[in-house]
Amino acid sequence: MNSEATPGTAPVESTGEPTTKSNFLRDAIIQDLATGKHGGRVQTRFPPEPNGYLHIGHAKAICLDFGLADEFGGKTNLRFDDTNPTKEETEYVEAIMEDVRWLGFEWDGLFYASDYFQQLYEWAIKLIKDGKAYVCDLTADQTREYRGTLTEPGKDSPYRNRSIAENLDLFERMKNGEFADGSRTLRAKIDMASPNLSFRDPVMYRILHQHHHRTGDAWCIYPMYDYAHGQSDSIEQVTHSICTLEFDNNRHLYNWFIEQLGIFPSQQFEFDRLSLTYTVMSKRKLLRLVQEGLVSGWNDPRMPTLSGMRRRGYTPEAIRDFCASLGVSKTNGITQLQQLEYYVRQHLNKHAQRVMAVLKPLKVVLTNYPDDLVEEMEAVNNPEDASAGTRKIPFSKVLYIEQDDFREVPPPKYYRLSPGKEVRLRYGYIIKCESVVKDADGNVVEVHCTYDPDSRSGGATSNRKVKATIHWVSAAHALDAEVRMYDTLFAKENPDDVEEGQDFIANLNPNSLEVLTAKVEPSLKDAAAGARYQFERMGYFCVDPDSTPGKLVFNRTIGLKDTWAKIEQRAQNA
RNA sequence: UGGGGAGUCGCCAAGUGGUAAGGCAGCGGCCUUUGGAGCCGCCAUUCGUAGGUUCGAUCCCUACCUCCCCAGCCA
Repeated sequence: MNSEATPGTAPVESTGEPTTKSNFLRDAIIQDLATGKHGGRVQTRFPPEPNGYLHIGHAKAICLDFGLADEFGGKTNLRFDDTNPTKEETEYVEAIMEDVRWLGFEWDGLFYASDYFQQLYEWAIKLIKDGKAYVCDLTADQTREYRGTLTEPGKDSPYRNRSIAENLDLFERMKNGEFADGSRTLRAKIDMASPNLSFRDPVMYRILHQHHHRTGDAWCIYPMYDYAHGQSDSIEQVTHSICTLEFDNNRHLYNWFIEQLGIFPSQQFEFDRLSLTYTVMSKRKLLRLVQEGLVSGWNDPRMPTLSGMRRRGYTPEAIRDFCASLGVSKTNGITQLQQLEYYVRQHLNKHAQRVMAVLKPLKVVLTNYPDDLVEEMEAVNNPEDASAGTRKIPFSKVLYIEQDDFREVPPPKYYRLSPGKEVRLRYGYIIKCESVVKDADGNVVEVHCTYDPDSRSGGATSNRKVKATIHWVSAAHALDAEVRMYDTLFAKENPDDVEEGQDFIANLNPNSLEVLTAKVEPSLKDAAAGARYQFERMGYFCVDPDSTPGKLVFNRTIGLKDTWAKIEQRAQNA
């Protein structure tokens, strides 16, 4: 039912906004194309580190990397930045590939920074021979001390002027595993007094006797990001290397290595990373939520991960449209969650099949309806899409309606059912509340109504207007379903806004998950995992992978806009 | 404090010398057998602040203020 992009096909069936609005990155590319730079070629890359799952912030980068290349007929590689074996795992590379494809993109080349370890090693030897790199025996602590501070220049390492021969010998022995982790590093010889800290003889290689997810035990020295990233771009002939703002400081080093090596001049551009209200985006924090069991996993529907959003029922189209609606600038901003939700609703409204489900059931007995009669009511599957057709829903004497749709004492502007009042049952009849049945505590447990036989939907005499239409299910035919109602994972717009001594965990929303047992219409009997529906008047829901033929499980993707809730809220605040 | 980046409506964001686009949110109204969707309208005399240049400045100049990034052998 849902038109998800298939791996191998090009994106993008957008629902609205253009894929790439004008922005400074796009302008830079147009400029380069105009001047004939790189022979009019555009090539980008998406370079995730496989140390966690992709999140909505990555989606923005992916849409930019792939979208921009696609717009100008270029290529985009997926390259795993796997230079730190202590944090990277195969599980993550697989999850990342799945998520990129789910989002609707297919890479041209699939690479790993580790593919370039040998080349990087040879280039390091060249830099040593050129007198531009040296083996340093300082410990990590000493290296920090020698680096100086933001305002004071650093001091040269006592090992800075070793002979080329000694450096060559030592570096080879580092590679051969003769030295312990942390005992030595290979450093670029640049300028310990540079105001740009990344120029103060940056570490190029560290010793790590660690098994690597791809190279196994072939290496015990691993290149640092700054020594690997630009060269990897260069090797792949990337023309426009797009990354986030915090790498601005690294751009000079990126260029320095490329210049020293005299290799293809890839160019780095920085844009603002996406931040969203009510969530955290750092992989470190997301990892912690997972490891401490505060969520059910990386794909918990409350997580801002692509796998979490997928499970929640968000669509790739909605995420892409959201990303396209975002600005690309150098401002550090925080986008409101409502903007993402708008695009989720927009896409689901067009594509989700309507269905009736009562989340918090209240029994209704139609006192003047024949005891054993069952009528088949015809319902429209999607008013936004005539081709979706219609279906039949059983109607009978005993029904369930939403508890919220009945008030014994109706507040002002309340149009739904209350004693003596009428409402229409969607695709059914107009009913009138005659009396209520209460339990020992005085709670209304049953509502007795009469129905108007002339008001059957679609009938010749069905045009009588009533203030409201509510949804319902036939008690005898309804199916039970577990429904997981999600709210934001954090209670504050900015989860990091905490008291002294606390951290973001303190802002976890205790009500981010509420589990209900709902009554749903029988057509949902064989609903397949992943299928998305609109429960009329309630919101969008999708079938969770936990769902089985015997026990339906739905996740609430997002509620519908609720004007009544707003009116009532306002009345209470007044 | 040194270096780098940024400050335009509640949020995101165009515009970059000629008198403030758009989206989200919000607020009115229309329509409606989803209080959904849709449609219409409203929503910055003002562009961090203070000076200056100019016939004219958000766009140029000067100073100041605020925020973000950099002192991992993380990326």
